[in-house]
Amino acid sequence: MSRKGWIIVLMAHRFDDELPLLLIRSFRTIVDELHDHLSNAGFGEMRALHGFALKAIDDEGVSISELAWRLGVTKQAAATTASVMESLGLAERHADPRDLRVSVITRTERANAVLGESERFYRRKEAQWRKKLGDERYEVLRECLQQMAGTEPATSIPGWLGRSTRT
Amino acid sequence: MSRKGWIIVLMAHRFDDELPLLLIRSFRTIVDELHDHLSNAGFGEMRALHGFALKAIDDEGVSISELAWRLGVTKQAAATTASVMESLGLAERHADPRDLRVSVITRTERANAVLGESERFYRRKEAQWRKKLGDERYEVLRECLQQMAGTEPATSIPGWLGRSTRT
DNA sequence: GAATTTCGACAATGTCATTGTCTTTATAGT
DNA sequence: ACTATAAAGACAATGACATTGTCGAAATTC
Repeated sequence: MSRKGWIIVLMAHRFDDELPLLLIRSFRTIVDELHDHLSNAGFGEMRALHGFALKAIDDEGVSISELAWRLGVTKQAAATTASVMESLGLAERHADPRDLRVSVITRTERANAVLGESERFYRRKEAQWRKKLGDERYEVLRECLQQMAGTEPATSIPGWLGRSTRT
Repeated sequence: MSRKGWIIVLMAHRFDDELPLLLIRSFRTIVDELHDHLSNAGFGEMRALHGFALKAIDDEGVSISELAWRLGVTKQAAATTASVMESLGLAERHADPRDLRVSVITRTERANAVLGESERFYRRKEAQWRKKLGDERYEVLRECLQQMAGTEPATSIPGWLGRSTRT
């Protein structure tokens, strides 16, 4: 327990009630729950980053450059992520006969299993929210978020927070 | 431009429309705007991390341990953050006469200026949202987020995403 | 066919976190 | 009071994820 636990209470509305904080804490809560779920389903080694990346790889596969573009990171970062996912058995690298420079990244069966498990989790979660918040309010939530979300890609966050130069 | 730009469009609803993505993208959009604003106001060296930390330092100052607890990170991480903020002229370290082990971290005038600028920005931003979304819908948004946010502290995100062991 | 662009790789670096170990100081139990 | 325990914070090593710069090979453009 905190040496001055009461301070938390006193400053709660200042510190914890601002919209950005609510957004990031909601995000974190959801993703934590998802990863607990995945862990129980036998995918304990999944990282949040891999989830982002997995969804950026479509059925026909993507090039490293395309992956980088979708994730909003550099090609080098995307290549590293692809390698890690490859070593985790989540992605595979193939040559592209039509362009010898590109290596096409595809999902493995295991990756599809992770995505399926995630989708199941989200469907169940959405049902819970609808029940808890009410259908109408849930729709309002989604619509408001869509308006606030802007057009930025779903950039991987660590590097964004850590980045020293802003664009 | 992307080699296969159309794929983005095709998968847009799959990839960009899930609630977690909406949350993180909204968060990112807001924080980006804030930092643009701070940059124009002469605080270009501010990092998102420092914003988290600044709000965790109250008027009387906090110890490293308390700071760590509030941010949801290790004491070592909090100490490093405090040092960085000290070198940026945002925080100061004082001895605590009542306990020689603790060093009390306080905000500087510069830090207060940053917080003031942030608050001005958020107030203006909130007014924009209320106007754009409607007062009632905005309130629904806040209430829903508060219910989804859970009780986790406002953990700094890079380490959370990068963490290999889940608790 | 030559100039340019694109793809992906390598190397070096930066930011933010973790764990483990250690010293110093404070507190609790007998 | 005296010992045992715990808490505060520092140091060192490591890990995850990103960046920039450079470079060679393959494709495209003129």
